[in-house]
Amino acid sequence: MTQTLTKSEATSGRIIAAARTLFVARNYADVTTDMIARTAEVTKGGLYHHFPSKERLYLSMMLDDLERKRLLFEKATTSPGSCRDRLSRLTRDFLELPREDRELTRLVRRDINTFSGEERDLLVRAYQRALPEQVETIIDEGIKNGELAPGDARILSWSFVALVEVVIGEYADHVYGSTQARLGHVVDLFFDGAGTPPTGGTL
Amino acid sequence: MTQTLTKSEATSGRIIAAARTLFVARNYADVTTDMIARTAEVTKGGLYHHFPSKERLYLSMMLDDLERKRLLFEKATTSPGSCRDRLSRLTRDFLELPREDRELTRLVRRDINTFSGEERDLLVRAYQRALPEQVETIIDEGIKNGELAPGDARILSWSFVALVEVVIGEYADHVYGSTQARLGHVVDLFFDGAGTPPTGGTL
DNA sequence: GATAAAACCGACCGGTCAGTCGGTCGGTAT
DNA sequence: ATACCGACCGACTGACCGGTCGGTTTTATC
Repeated sequence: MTQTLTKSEATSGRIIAAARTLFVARNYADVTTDMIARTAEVTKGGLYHHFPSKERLYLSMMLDDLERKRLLFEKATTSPGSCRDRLSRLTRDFLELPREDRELTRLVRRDINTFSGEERDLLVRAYQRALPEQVETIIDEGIKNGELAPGDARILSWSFVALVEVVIGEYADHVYGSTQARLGHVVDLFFDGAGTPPTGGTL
Repeated sequence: MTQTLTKSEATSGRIIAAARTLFVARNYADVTTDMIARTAEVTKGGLYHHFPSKERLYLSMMLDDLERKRLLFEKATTSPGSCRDRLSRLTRDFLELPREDRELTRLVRRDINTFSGEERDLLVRAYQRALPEQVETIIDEGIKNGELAPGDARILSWSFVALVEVVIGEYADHVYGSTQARLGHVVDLFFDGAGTPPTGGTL
């Protein structure tokens, strides 16, 4: 029966959940395996029964999360509508995620220097597949069909992602009351810019 | 004589320089005081003769750097010309900095969780004074004189800074050959957006 | 060249933390 | 009942690292 979790799966799940919460709140180095274990209500021995190392635990948590995000954003990418519509949908999907899920996306940039070699690559690739590449696909099509001005799709996708990250910051919370307002800021700024038209304004 | 450094100043300078290079390359926790000392060609005892703690060393380095940047960007902020001209000048000044100086600006965001209390506040305030507040001042005036559409100046300034950070990344290096191209991307995208005009394109 | 202060050294300490390991316990198949 | 197994425990270890301190060298000053 798929709805019944084994004891092992339940414990692993608690450990992953504890790791998520703690790693979002503090740097990788400042979160101890003891803290994670206590939060998950197991001992350190129990934690190491399920995960071979602190790095692998972090990686498992991030990789799982990024794969779920990739699947979510893929729906927006492959949905019908204009480039602007699809970018809006993807951004809305992201903004409507619980806070912890949104914050997790920033962790990759913050903690990337902690890893090296294969583990670093895994993390970077999973992140790129989850978010920037989805945006890039949409933008690429937007350029091809003339909805967007010609340019490097990758740089544009990173620019777009950077703008999204701005409106999920702390200060933004007290400026924008709704997801809709945040969404408007990002999409309008990206497509239309912040400037007023140079030739004959409305005033 | 101002051109002659005392031994003490020379050594402090070497330590600061070593710290800069190492902290840019690795997380705060992954850089040991021993590494810094060896790179600066002193011993740990020598390092602690000049700085009271690892945190204070990091703080000294960042605060010095951010104050120099503030003075640099202030020139652009108070220079004559349109909002667009002054933002261009500020961005150009930033992009023409040596790589290490540019990367340092990103460290504040990366390492901010390492600190708490007064030290954290010092760091955040110095960063904001150095870059986002300069941009905000320019944008605020741009909104007042109609060059920019109405909006929250602070969110707009953070958006602008976020776009600048995109074009100093690794991938951007191989897309853009020149500072001028990077500058164009940021300023054009911010003012005009990436979209094509909806009413009667040029084709 | 005597003297004092500043600069510098490096062995050492105390604490922390990732990871280990021998062992316990509850379930389950035989 | 017995044998077995995966889950879990928690005391322990070994390495590392920030910071200290008594002592030595260099520099500045008269």
